[in-house]
Amino acid sequence: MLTEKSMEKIVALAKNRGFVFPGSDIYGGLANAWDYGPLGVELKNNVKRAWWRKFVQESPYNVGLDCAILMNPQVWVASGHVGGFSDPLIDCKDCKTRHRADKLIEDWNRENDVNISVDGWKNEQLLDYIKEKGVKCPNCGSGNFTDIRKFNLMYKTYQGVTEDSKAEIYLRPETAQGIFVNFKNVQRSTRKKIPFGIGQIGKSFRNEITPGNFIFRIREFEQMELEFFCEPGKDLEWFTYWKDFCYSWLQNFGLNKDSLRLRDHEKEELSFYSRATTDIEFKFPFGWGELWGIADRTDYDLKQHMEYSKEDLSYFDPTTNEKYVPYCIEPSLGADRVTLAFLCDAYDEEEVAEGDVRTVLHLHPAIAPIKIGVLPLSKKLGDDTYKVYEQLTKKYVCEYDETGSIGKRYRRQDEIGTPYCITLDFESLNDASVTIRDRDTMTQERIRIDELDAYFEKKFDY
RNA sequence: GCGGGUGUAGUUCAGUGGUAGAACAUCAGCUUCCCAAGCUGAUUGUGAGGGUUCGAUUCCCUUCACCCGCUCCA
Repeated sequence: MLTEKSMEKIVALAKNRGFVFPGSDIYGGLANAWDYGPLGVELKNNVKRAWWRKFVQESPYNVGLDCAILMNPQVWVASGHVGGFSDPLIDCKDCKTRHRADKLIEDWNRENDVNISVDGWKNEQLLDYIKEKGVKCPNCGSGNFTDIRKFNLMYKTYQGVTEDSKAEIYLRPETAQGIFVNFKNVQRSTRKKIPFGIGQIGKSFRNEITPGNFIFRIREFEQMELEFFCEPGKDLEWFTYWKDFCYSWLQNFGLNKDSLRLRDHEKEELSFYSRATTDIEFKFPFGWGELWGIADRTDYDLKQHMEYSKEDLSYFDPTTNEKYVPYCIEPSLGADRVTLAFLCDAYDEEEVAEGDVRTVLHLHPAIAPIKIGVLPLSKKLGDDTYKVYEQLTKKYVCEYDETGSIGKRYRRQDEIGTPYCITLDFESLNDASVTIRDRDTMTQERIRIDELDAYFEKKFDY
């Protein structure tokens, strides 16, 4: 890397080459909405495919699922999202900082040895209490607060054509609950025995207060989640297993080890339902950010749904004749985030000759959006080259390019991370062979056209 | 949502209360042919809406978006 790797450069490349565009662009955009362009959708699909293959297809334990985004609202009551995801927010008018009203009161209570729980309080109660007790802003000491506003992170919509609040439903804020409510269905229909897992890839929606950093934190995002069910007591064992599994998966697809770290949550940081949580973080140009949250959710979710739905979601172990509610390990990965991580990690600027710089994405061949660039050395060779292109597109996403000098076309492919370029030259007409150029090594080899399929089959075998 | 900053071709930047300019990029033609060559030509723009004005890209208001902070966590 010649100069500093920056978000600006990566975003510029993404827009310029068609990885990611601003959403609703011609109408001036929409906050935090991004569209994946022709290259971006290939990249993201490849990432999802790679995940699915490793976590579902090749896994001896796991099966797949694809649940509806819209669910019975009771699901979110049971999961705690209706209550827990709506924070009562209050702003200090003097120093402009934002706080959670319930936290302010809890802190005040602790300091003043008052033992009152604010759980379930209404906004007015919270506000009255703050005024009555003279709770101050922890930042500037002022008591000049705004009103409390509930900030529910869930998007609401309506079932049915009239805006009847009785039919109010939510866009799911996570895919996990779809798995929990289908636990029984999946277990019965697949005849899976504990331990087993259910994987799902899908969109989730959170009305984040502060989104940002390109596609790192977006309000409509895609998750790749696994809920892995195991015997209580064996959960920490499996927790470690999946943590290592996820960590090595990222590295298998080329993420630099120096750009990755594992961060265990401290006790105070843990969610109320979680026994242990580890984040796999990636060093983005803007700083460390979470990619993958691996959590031991215990039997919290299934028990909640048992309580609210009155359905028995326990598991009967036929070998021990025991009945129990399984514990659950959840590795949850953000598809957009990890796609961005791959993009950032792959980005490089290299000096190929003195003063001659190429921008190159060193993407793993499995996730590169275009696998093979097909280039005629001269436009006069266009027809013959196009035949090779047609042959290869049956198996691989290829790009045909005859515009500009050959060097320029190599650079174009480098910039979008194409691992191989094929060039057909005048000699090809005699020896029925083409030159294959490797993106990373920039070396070339000569291969017969009728041996291309076999050649690439080996290259793309992983 | 709050505070601060910014909006001019695809990109980076000029410029003006009176017909908007360059470079790069893109496309076409000629040429060259295995790593961003050259020549000729072409396409494309004042974020959106409103106001002041004879006339607004420039001044004012609103809005939208982006960047930096505050709460989050896939």
